[in-house]
Amino acid sequence: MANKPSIPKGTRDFSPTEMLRRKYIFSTIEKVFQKYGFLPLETPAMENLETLTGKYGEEGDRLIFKILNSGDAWGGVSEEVKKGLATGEVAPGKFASAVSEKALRYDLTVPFARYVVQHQNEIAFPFKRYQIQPVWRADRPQKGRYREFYQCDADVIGSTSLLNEVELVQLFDDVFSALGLHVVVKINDRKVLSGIAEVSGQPEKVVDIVTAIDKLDKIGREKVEEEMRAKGVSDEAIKGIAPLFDLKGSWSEQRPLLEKWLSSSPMAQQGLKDLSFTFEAVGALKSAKLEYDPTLARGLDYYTGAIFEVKAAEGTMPGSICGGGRYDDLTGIFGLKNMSGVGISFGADRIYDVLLETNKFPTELGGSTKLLFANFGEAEAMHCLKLLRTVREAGIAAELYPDQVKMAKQFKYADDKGIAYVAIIGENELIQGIVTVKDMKTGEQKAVKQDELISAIA
RNA sequence: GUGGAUGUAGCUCAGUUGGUUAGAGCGCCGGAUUGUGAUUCCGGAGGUCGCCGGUUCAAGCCCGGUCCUCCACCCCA
Repeated sequence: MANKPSIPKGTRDFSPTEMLRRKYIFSTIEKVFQKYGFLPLETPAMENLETLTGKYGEEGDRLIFKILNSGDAWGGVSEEVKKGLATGEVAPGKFASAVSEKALRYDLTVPFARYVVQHQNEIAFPFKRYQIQPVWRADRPQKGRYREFYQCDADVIGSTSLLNEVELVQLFDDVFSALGLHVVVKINDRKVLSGIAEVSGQPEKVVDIVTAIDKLDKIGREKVEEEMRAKGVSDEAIKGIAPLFDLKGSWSEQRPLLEKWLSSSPMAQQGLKDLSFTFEAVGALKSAKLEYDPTLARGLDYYTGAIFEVKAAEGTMPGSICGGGRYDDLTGIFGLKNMSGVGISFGADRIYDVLLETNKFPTELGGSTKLLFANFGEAEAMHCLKLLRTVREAGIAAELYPDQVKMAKQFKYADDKGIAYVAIIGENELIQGIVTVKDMKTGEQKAVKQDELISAIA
């Protein structure tokens, strides 16, 4: 089986059953996005390489899929680079940019920022857009981690109002109510985290402190402190951060402690004020629980204000199923200053896994045939064709078995495809003007008049 | 990118210290039943043992390489 076809590492086929479920997730999210006033946007699968490089950090650059220039890519390489490659003076990474000027998109946020800058004069701000498209990463695949996967993003750009944060929390709640899943929405504010770094005496170490704290629930307090020490955070500063680990309870319980502890940092005070506003304004939620998580940090360093993460309250999925946050200067790298935005992203693949595990997918997902006409031969089939039309006009998904084969095979087809009813019109039924309808679930069979067919299977 | 495990039929897996013709269950196809699926009975097809090389009289089994999948790390959705 050496010639057995296959697909690239980390990519997947989606079977019809999987696609019906995926579309159910996507369309649920999309409907809610639209209900909140977000408009659809699509950008190309590939961007200019220079649009993407340098936006995701050093690690990120390595994970960008680059596209080889068409034509004679090698011919476009300068003699200098060719020589350098041979001697090892030119790194392979440098060579890549010599033969590649396009790359597959790595996320939806950077192409969105590019779009906003490029079309700034046509856009009405605040601009609310959603985008549901695949992205590609040259990462090593693992369970729940692929080289091609979908992101479902919604962002508001050009507004600093905290009402946006409030609405996004409500949007999370709406989506997971529609999907019937209980979740915990965790929230924090980067300003508070910066304040903690400030109070500890090493404000320049925010990023290192934050990424270490982010791992708290995974590796424990000791290892977090160890990592901070390894990154050059002083023992004194680590001591200064210590109160964070003892924080417990609800937001209203934690808030006074934080205010006291971080009283010397105006930035932290602002963050706490913002969080309070969000907690108050969000109001009652249906399926989600909003929780303050002082250790929620999120890796991406472009976040500047609120940060979100959603975890399933059911099932065994350990990681987050959604994320998001506010960024003050996403478009600055493309030359448009003072554009604050806040956005969220749904991890469709992980949501799929959770819904499957917890058995939350509706049993009947639109798209599957409800009624199959068995094929008894040319005359009967022609007759069925007419009935088929009226059934379909009534909005019922129906099909006629195209070949005249033995009944067992046709029934098996209906069974395999999960079709609820089979209409049998053989010689007898044709003469009498009736239809024998079989319920595939119960196995019951009854004869009805032709014009009663629709009500018989409704 | 680092470290580890795995790969045998469409799927899930057996396969003895290296020894003739590599097995099972499920699925698939045909028949029992020329107007009835899911249940029953009978029969059948399907494998270059991931790929390449090495050791050996002899390799699914031992050795090396390579690819895939999985796990941990890094990072992330």
